[in-house]
Amino acid sequence: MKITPMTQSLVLHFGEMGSRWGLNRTLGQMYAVIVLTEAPLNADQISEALQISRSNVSMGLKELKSWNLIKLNHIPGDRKEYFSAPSDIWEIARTLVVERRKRELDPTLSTLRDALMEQPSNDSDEYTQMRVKQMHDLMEMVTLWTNEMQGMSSEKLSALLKLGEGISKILDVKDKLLLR
Amino acid sequence: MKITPMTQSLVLHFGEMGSRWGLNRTLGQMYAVIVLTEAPLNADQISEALQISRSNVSMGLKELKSWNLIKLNHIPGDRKEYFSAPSDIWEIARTLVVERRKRELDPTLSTLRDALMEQPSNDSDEYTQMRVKQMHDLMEMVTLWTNEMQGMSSEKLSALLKLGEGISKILDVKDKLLLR
DNA sequence: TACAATTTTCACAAATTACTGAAAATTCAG
DNA sequence: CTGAATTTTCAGTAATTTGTGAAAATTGTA
Repeated sequence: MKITPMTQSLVLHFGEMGSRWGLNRTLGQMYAVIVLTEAPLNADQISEALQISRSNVSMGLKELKSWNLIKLNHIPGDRKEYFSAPSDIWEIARTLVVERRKRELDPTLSTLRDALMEQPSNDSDEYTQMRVKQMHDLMEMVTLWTNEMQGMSSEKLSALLKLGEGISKILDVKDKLLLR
Repeated sequence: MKITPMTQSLVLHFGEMGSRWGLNRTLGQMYAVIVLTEAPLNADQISEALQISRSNVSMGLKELKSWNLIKLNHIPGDRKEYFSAPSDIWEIARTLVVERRKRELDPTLSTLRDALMEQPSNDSDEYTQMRVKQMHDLMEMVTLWTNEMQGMSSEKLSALLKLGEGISKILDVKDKLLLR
């Protein structure tokens, strides 16, 4: 599959960013080309567009599946599998946040809980547990938020994010509001 | 410096997670031991606690500084530099969010802007630009939010996060509220 | 059911990233 | 200013991660 210079440069950029986003270069490039192309793509097209081996594409797709980032399509009369990204960008964002939380927070939350169950052996451990408790509580709140986010419609999520500085004002008067 | 088994296991865990957090193993371990220890630590203590070379600690500290994650302390009569983490866990979280945004979003935002300035060469580019616009707008909103967050007190931030499911209710009536 | 098309797996190779010790640079007390 | 203490740099090496081709497994149709 040929790729326009515009897509090409975006793909390269997302490749660079891929590693910072918890994916890796190839995964970033693959997802970029899938998101930026209107028609669903099959593995050979991706392989050709990015100049990477077919097997690498297969492994990449496997991982993108595990992130719930791609949809599987079929074209009548064609045995190949075609992949596309959700058309709603908010859905992608929501998925990304939730999946990152699973990978970045959940394991730690469980480790922190374990540490809180332990008996502190001295003052030093006592301080450590205090900090662990702080981290734990914070991460738990973030988890609640991302769960909340998961259930929100794109419209609502967009409205929330658009609030911008409004959020401060709202917080100031939230008590009145919720006591209605 | 000796390290209790409790700290030890937490340090190991944060090492594992380090790479998922955009740091790396050593950086994760280093920050864990700094955060979990009450007294500020010097480079030799960190080196000994984690069993890594002095030069590795030096490079790690340099990076933690670039993340604004550590505070520099001095002990009277001692020429060594001592490092500690902010005592307020919310401050750490705020810094982490802002610094990650700098690294993960800002460069992309600028690339997306560039792509939007280009003249689409065909229908395919037109679709691509449409998606780029969606991503751009979303990321810009996130940026506004993190800026907002940066200026919020820990108390306010904590209150916001505690809202949890309340946020949905608030959104439903925000218009009334903001028209006060 | 047979077999060609397609996808997946995996051992090895290539590329990237992280770590070390030695040397250079910096800092500061006297 | 001197020099010992301390920190930083950096070239080389070690460890980890990523990518490939060939072979195995799976799929779907005739």
